[in-house]
Amino acid sequence: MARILITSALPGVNGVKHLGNVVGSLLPADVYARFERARGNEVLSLCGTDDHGTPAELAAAEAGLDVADYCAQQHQVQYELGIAFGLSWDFWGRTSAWQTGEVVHHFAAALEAQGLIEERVDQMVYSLADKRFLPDRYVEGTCPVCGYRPARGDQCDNCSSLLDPVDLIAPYSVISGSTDLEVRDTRHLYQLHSKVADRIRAWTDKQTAWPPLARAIAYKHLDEGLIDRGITRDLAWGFPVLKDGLPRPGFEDKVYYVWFDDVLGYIGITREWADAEGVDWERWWRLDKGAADVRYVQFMGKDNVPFHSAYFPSTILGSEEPWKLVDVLKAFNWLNWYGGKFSTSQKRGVFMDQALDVAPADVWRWYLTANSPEGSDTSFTWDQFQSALNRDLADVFGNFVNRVLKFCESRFDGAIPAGGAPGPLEEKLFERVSAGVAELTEQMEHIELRKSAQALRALWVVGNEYLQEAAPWTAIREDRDRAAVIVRTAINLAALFARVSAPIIPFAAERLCEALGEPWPPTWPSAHAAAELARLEPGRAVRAPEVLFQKVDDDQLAEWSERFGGAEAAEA
RNA sequence: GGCUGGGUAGCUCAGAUGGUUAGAGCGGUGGAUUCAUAACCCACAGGUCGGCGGUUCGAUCCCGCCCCCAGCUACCA
Repeated sequence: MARILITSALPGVNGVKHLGNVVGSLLPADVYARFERARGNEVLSLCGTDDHGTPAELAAAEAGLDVADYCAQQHQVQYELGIAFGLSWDFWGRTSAWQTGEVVHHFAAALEAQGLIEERVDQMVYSLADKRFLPDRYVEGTCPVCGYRPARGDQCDNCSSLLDPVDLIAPYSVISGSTDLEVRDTRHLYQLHSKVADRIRAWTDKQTAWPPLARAIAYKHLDEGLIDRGITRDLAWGFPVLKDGLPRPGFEDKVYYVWFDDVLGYIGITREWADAEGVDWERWWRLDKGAADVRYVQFMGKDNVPFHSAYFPSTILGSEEPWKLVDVLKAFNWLNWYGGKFSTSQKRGVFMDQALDVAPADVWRWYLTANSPEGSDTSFTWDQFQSALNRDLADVFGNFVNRVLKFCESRFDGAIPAGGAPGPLEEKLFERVSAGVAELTEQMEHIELRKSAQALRALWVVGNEYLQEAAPWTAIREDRDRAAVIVRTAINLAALFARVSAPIIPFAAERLCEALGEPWPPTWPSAHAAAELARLEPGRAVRAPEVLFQKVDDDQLAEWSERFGGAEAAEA
């Protein structure tokens, strides 16, 4: 039995996530976790909120809440949405938990002991009205190059000039609008990634299991040179900066910044889980304490790759301690919304809570998996969404289940019929199903989401082809045993479909298992179809579940399209 | 500007370490069937594989230049 550690990029605590976040980390991590659990492997699947950072503080202020209260609230909101989406985490943690704090302090001390932490003095813009330093992007003003206003503190949107906030003419705070700004010296800790860069590259060279996208981005950053990054900020929300276990002199009003603690949250959340379960966490992370056989898979959008491919490993390697590093870094491109990006401010795209208003979680899970942006950015379209639901799920899968079980109910009193023996058609079916399951298993092992969905759908089609050719509705007129073989085989096929579909569409799979008297959660089938399709004993009572997938008509689709801003974009 | 990824059938995307007829799903057309959620199944539909030039016996896949789209550009995570 293999041991598999799975993490998906920790979603920012500020606000409900949109489908782009779901497709690029939360969902694929869950599909893979469910698959590996079904195969009998020991899986630890973790996620949680990334609580620190400027956006969290600003969102809290906007909501009129204390930042800790805000985070607690949003942590719960996101948890419930995740559960509603069928995300089967073993633990849902948060980076502001004390366990992550301990990990942060541990690594900060370890890095400092290795000479990889350095104090430097920066000049930053301070807003007297906001009583805080402002990140570059929270300062706007008139561009000194082209006169455009508002130009952001880091770059002018008009002429693309790279700027420094102190260069702006008539700068103001984006937070309050105040122009009462001044430049102040401020002392910060820098992590010296540049000193570890060679080791990161040597390690990266060995990561041939990463998808091309992850490797390309990783090398891009290595080639450009790893940057020494400031890991502290002049903020109150975060973990305090310590030295020998006490507040670090000169850093009393500063905290470690989110870049540093976010990825360390994976370890911290493991500790949260272990504390909650009363089990050991080190066997998942410490190579000297049992983690040597762990396979660690990370899921993330492409924007997150540098942090996971370079900066997090830099922290781990720099500590000179035997920590587990990532084995497979599965990165995703963007899911676009009618050619553009998802946008909160423009109310474009679909967010997790809205998505569940529109359609059951399984429908989204299927659509997003079958159209996963693995190779390139992918565009969401309502037409495709409709097709994924109406054709794939309802017509091909749902209808197969329904036609078989309805027939069984009307002709065999809803009991799996006995009698007869498999013939040539069944032999052909066994061959095709064996090949199909083998193909699906291989794609799932390689975490190829699109190809997995394709292989799964191909299996469903095999079911319909078999029925079409075997035609039990004809056979039953003259040869009841022959019809019994077909129906029995087809019901077994439905049960197999439930098992192999469960990672992607768990809710429907569970309903199907229940209708067939099969256990839940299911195990993953072998590629020996003859055996797998003879598991359900004759005489067992089965019933047709209620319609597994309700189709959507054009009018409804048009309404959603308008509501979510896809219509005008599509016609423009 | 620099860097990264991409530009393949009406749509969303695969693919080829260069080599006979470039693929899938949806949409479209025709046929078959009637157990079923007017569902399923079969067949067909032919796209200068962004543009120009080069290397090669041969390039859509290699090289160069150009055009277009997206992202990043280091205090957004």
